[in-house]
Amino acid sequence: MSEYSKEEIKRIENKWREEWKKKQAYKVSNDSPKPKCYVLDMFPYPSGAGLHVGHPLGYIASDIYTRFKRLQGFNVLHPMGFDAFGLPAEQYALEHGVDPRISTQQNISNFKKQMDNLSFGFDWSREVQTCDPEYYKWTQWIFLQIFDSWFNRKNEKAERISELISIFEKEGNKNHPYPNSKITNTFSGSDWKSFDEKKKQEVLMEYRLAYLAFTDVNWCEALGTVLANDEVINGVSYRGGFPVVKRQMRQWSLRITEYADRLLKGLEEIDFSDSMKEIQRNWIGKSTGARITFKIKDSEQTLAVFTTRPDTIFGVDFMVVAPEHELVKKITTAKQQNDIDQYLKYVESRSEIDRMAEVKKITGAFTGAYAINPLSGSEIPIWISEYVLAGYGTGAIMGVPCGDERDFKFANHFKLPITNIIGKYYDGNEANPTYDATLENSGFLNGMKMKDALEVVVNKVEEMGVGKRQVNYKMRDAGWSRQRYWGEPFPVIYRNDIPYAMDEKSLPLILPPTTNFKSSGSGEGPLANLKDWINVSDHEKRDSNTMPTHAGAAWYFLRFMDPHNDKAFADRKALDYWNQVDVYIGGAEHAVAHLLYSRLWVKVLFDLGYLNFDEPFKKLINQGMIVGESKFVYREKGTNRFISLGLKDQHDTDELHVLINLVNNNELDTEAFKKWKPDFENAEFVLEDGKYITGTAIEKISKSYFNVVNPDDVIAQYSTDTLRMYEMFLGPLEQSKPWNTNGIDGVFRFLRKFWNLGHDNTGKFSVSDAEPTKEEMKVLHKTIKKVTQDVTSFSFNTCVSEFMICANELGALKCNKRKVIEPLVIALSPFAPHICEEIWSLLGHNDFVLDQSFPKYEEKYLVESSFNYPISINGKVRAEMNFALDMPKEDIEKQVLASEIVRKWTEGKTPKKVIVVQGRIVNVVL
RNA sequence: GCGGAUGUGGCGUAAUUGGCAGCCGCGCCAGACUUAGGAUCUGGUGCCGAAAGGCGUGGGGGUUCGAGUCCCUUCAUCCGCACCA
Repeated sequence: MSEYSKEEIKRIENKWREEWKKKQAYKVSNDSPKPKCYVLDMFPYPSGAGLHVGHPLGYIASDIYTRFKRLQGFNVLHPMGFDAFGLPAEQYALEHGVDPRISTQQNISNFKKQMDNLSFGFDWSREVQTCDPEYYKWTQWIFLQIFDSWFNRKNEKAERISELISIFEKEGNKNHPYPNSKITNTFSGSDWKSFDEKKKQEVLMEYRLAYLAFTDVNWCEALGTVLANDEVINGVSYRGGFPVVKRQMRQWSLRITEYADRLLKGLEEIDFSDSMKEIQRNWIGKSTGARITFKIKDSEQTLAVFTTRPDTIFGVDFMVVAPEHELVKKITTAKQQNDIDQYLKYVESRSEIDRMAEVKKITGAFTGAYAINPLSGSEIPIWISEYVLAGYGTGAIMGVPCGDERDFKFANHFKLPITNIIGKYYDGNEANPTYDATLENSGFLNGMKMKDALEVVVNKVEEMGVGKRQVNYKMRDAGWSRQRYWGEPFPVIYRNDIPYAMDEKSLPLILPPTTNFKSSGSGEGPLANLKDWINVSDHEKRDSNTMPTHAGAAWYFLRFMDPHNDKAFADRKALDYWNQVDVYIGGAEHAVAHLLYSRLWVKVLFDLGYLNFDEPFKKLINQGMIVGESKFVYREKGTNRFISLGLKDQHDTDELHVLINLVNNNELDTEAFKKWKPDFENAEFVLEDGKYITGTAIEKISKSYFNVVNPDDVIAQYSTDTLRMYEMFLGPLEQSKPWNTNGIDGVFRFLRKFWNLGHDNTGKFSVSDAEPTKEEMKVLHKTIKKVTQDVTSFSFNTCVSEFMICANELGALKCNKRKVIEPLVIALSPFAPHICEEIWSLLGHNDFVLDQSFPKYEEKYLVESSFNYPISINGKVRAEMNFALDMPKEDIEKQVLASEIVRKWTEGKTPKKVIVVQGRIVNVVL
């Protein structure tokens, strides 16, 4: 006697969980004749807070997809690991005086327990942790490959430094100028040979894809570390919200800018959402234009600008250079010195935050110097202003006020004259960035369309030797050093202040255990505290910084293919077999950093011949965030009286978050509330209709909002199968949605209905071996068809609906036929594996349902011989007529015309048109 | 400001991609069984209307025999970037 009761569910779910584990049902082999499929989740950072109901959304989806592909006969790799290095663990360790190794391991085991509770089919034998020396050995190794590479622009790929050296020996750098366009000097082969070791290494450093240089970094004093651009949001740190300032430091960087074009091109062949691709394009920020050099009047100096609109060169009324520009010192006239000094002082006084907050504020100062327009010969005043960024282009612009809004505002503010080169397109009130105007006041360009002038001007300045075509990117090289303890040490040794790669055989360079990793505050990393470790010998030093968390995450998907290999980061055969990740599921917040760095590392490894693919992820799915419902109570100021929502406006109240578990249907459990915190022990309540009604807001799920719902609690109440299906039922996977359990009973009822299909009304398992009816077969095959389509297209919410329809229809038909139930159990098993496994075994099978083949639908059960079609007359449905499905179009038309209803509406006349679409819908036009 | 997306019952959502709008679920209403229920089962449920019928996919316009779906325009919300020359 078995009923689908809570106790029974618990027994069933535990039983199968253990069974799967015992038989290693999820273990995947690298050696299989089956076609491969690689389904990957973004591995989590194991925070101390554990999982909330939002986390599993993506994992459930990937697990369903994995089980589905497996049933379809694929060898599916579906691994899981932990992104375990990082700042939060380090800070927690600092605050609580524990070793991050220990707290991280505790968090990981907690995560794994919660994940097991959801019965994800991960092959745990492949687990990786980025903080494991066996793992980061290879992170360091790949870093060294990048360090030992340069980007050959001629071949558009990374090549070994040794190849660069032989080029230098032969011909110097005339064919391979410095990647940094600010360094323009060239050297010959014999120059190169005459360089001493230090000089050679310095030159090479300018080419390496991982390089050490003084760079402007985002320094966060409070965290004592450097942050990447994407870790700074509106001038404050993404974690903690501390102020961030620019500072020059000697840092490791990855020369990702060399790959900008390949990263852009790669987007065309991968299946990411439009918005995701757009975010990446935006971040890379490619713009094409020209670099034009202006002579400076009465000076040896020149001023180079970058412009996307060389066609507007006759409209240049002023030049603006960034306040930090090196030319400012050299060209400022004595008369203007005071103005400039004052302005520089003002700029310096402004923090990054001020500057961002007051973007629209117009400021600036005149240097007193003039530039000479190379085409018109006119003299143009040179200004400085903070709206021109030192880091982009050349740090200087040509101001064309009639065509550029910012330039227009600048000219207006300082009352600079404005030259109109676009005739009626410019109205004097607003700049117009058109490309359509015919040029005026533009010398030899007069009468030319701007579109055409663009090329003409570029050719002209190239011919004159004062400019050239140039492509600029917003993206900067990626800062790769962190002044942190809890990360991968750099596998280099400094001799004579030059970093040399460590010998591969001595990897990993183990992160030394210590509790002394408080930031020195000097800008050196915490490892600098460990003198014995840092100073290898009198003349050999290690790097005191560590790599960012992105490092370990940039290649973990490769390690999963062969996680225990100690000879290579992964065996070539495994890499070739598993190849690209077929489906990658994770949050959209990793759009820029993680996804770009992963794509970069794979491209470098591809170029160096370690891989045969150069994009890691074929398809990306961004699951939406599940946000929480926070509940509020309203405390009258200065009292212990709590006012119900409807009455709060009559009092002066404070809004307080209240633990979500204490609220049911917006009604507060006042007794439980009193017990929640000692402060509320003596709380009094002002009720409405005898109830205390709480307020509601949709907010991020967070401990501090008391709105965390632990999946373990939901499972305890409803079962794992229910939670899995309910999270899918909630709405489209990619959409963000608030968590509430309003509909979860419906999913639970469905599972019971499904269970009852195979059980009689005494609760005994009973299926019939009789042949199913036509109607039953139709329900079955309709469901299989829909489920196959929905899972393939990740429409899991409609898929769950389809199962519900199926259960309703079969329930109504009282269908308990083995030939119907068996395929349905297999089809449902990706969603609700436990209940399906149990029914499968009740059906008398000794093998796992997850090893079966997914049923194929047959169209023959779905087609009907005739159909009732609605007949519309002038757009209104007036009748229904029955036609055979294979009836020719002409016959349908004849029948329609002959029908009484149509005659009545046409008053006997022949209608203008009879429309038959897809052999289905009929519309009669009078 | 630029870019991306979204807008459908009381609520979450669906619509074979241009073909009877509202599937499925929640909620609600009615009934059955009941120890009288926060259990289960059955039926109903877009809005207006007694009904016939009419109106309905953020608003306005258009294309079409036919529009939630396509085009133009406008509003609202969310996300990303934000002085990038």
